[in-house]
Amino acid sequence: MYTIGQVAEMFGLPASTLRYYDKQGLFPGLERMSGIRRFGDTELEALRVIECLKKAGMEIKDIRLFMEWCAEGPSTYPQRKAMFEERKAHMESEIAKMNRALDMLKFKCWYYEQAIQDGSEDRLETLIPDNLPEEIKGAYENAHAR
Amino acid sequence: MYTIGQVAEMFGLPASTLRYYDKQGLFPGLERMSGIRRFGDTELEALRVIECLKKAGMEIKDIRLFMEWCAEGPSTYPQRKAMFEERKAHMESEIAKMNRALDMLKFKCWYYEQAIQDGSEDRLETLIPDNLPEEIKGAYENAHAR
DNA sequence: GTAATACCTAAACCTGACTTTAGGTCAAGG
DNA sequence: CCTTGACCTAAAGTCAGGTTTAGGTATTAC
Repeated sequence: MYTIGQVAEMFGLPASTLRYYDKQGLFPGLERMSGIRRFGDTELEALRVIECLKKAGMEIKDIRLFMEWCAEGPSTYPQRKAMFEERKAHMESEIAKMNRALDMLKFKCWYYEQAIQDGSEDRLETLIPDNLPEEIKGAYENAHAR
Repeated sequence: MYTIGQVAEMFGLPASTLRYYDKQGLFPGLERMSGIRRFGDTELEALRVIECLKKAGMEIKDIRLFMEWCAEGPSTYPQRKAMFEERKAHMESEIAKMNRALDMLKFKCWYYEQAIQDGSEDRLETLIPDNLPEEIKGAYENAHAR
């Protein structure tokens, strides 16, 4: 069992954030000893899941819903699974979009590299979009695909 | 040349957002005809870059800086390149984190699939962390790495 | 001529996710 | 005793990134 300060330390979060999460209902079964929060394995695992779901773009109120389902027992397995499936799909599409943005960044890095060497963008303008060298063609096309 | 409404339509954004971007200085050379904004190729390309940089986690005020550099001419190529390089590195690490979160989601999907079949989490608890089947072991380990 | 559109502005408002503030309890150390 | 440090609460404040509102102009459609 850990105090709020220890958990804050372990996860690299301010204690105020953990109090905020608690207030938002993200630790439904959190124990207290004479007023003081006692974090157990359940809460540590909850925090790991919270970090994951936040990275997956979920809002606090939806994460609370999940935590409530966990507290409710086996009858909510289907809802929990559905929520994760939905998030998984969402996240796969987010990662795909980010990879396209990344290709745009790669292209821009190459572009400015050339521009610096040339001293202007004049030659580059003649290359876009059909005369790009092989090395960067893929990134350019992926970045501009739709 | 396009009106704000046409651009809004093209990019699937509300016109209010385009006005907001303009107010934030994201279109430094934007023309007007008797008060009405006229978006040209420069602004359309700027918008594509804005969408990319936003996805890369950049704030409006930093995007403005980039747009100002573009308006300043060739002397700012090095700054622009450095900004893209920095964003590229940031984004690569973000994508890596998201892939770890995604592996957590994959694991949870599998987990609840099993829990639904079993009717409880009892058997699953005996499998974690050392007796997981090959199919899901990788995702579990990647999700819990650190 | 008047009504519907599409544009304009400044300024107020909204949302999510925290963070800060102000004030209070309690245990241990000097 | 009394100060220090770790905990507690409710409530107010902050920030980014928009969105909405209220009021105005200009063009086109009937």
